[in-house]
Amino acid sequence: MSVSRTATDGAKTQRGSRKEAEDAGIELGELSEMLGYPLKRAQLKIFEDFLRCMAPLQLTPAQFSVLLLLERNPGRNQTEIASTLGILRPNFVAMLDGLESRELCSRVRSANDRRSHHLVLTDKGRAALARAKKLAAKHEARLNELLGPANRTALVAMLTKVADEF
Amino acid sequence: MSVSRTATDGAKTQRGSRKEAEDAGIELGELSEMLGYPLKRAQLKIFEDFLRCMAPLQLTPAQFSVLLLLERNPGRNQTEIASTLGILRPNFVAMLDGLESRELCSRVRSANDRRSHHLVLTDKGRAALARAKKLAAKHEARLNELLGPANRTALVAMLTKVADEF
DNA sequence: TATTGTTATACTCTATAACTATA
DNA sequence: TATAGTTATAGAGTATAACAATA
Repeated sequence: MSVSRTATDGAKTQRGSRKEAEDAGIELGELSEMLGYPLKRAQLKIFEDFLRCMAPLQLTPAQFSVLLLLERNPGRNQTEIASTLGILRPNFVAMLDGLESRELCSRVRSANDRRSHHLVLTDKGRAALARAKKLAAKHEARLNELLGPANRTALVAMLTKVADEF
Repeated sequence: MSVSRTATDGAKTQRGSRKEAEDAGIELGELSEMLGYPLKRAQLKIFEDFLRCMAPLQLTPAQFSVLLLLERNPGRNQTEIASTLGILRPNFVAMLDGLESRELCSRVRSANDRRSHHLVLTDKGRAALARAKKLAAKHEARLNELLGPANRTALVAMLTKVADEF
């Protein structure tokens, strides 16, 4: 497996697909039958499209997921939010700095335990998240079109099973 | 979305899952219904397990996919192999250096066009690939156990569709 | 002594520009 | 001039160790 590529801006970069150019009929062979290869390619495509949809709000998938978690779980500390998302605490610091400097969330020193910060969405953060959800919904709707609602649900269920139980 | 973590060695690192520790019942909310989140988590799990299975051969998913492509498409040049896998040519150089220094493949200057290299597996590379395929088969077999063969096939088909058509 | 947030740091991936040698 | 391979480099993302403040 391999598969790479990013799309921060809207511009198309090169593409590893057999559509574009002169791959001149290279055979993928057993690669296409293994789960990992299409899984990675699909993940890149999805994130790419998510970024495009989210461009007006300038939110990455990771940032969006943090805002969602803060909305659903206000007042949690950094360790809790970071570990839930599989982000290491040291790496979460700069990420929060970014969100906080854009005034989308804020750190509030806990009264009980003055080591930890309660994390909360600001009003601006709540507003941005509301808009972001609508943009994300369009993204998901396009997937429903491509796969059909039942298949999309089944796909999410299988991926969740793999993520949780494999 | 977010989701991270790597597993180069066999050791367990921390985990973002709701199993391990004191996430103290944090709600994922709509995150679990979006495709991107479980997609990324599943991809990480799969690659992690692939690495574990491949540990005796010390092959990454990307390296394995290159060897597979060389076997199926001997004599292609770097540009062709790299672009098929979505690897940028500059980044493919070091990767090939690694495989070549382990004598798994070799670059052969083309007689027609002395700018390009025909890439071919060495005998050692063919042998390593044969072993690697067996280890990869175990990995895929475990997935078949988890999902059932029909579901696994459907999963691969849907991911391929997303990767190709979304 | 343990934990929270943090800094520093390093390593891998991915991306772009520009060089060289050929064509 | 264009292309193949390459170098240099920069930016994300991810990983670990260690420190200060607090418990």
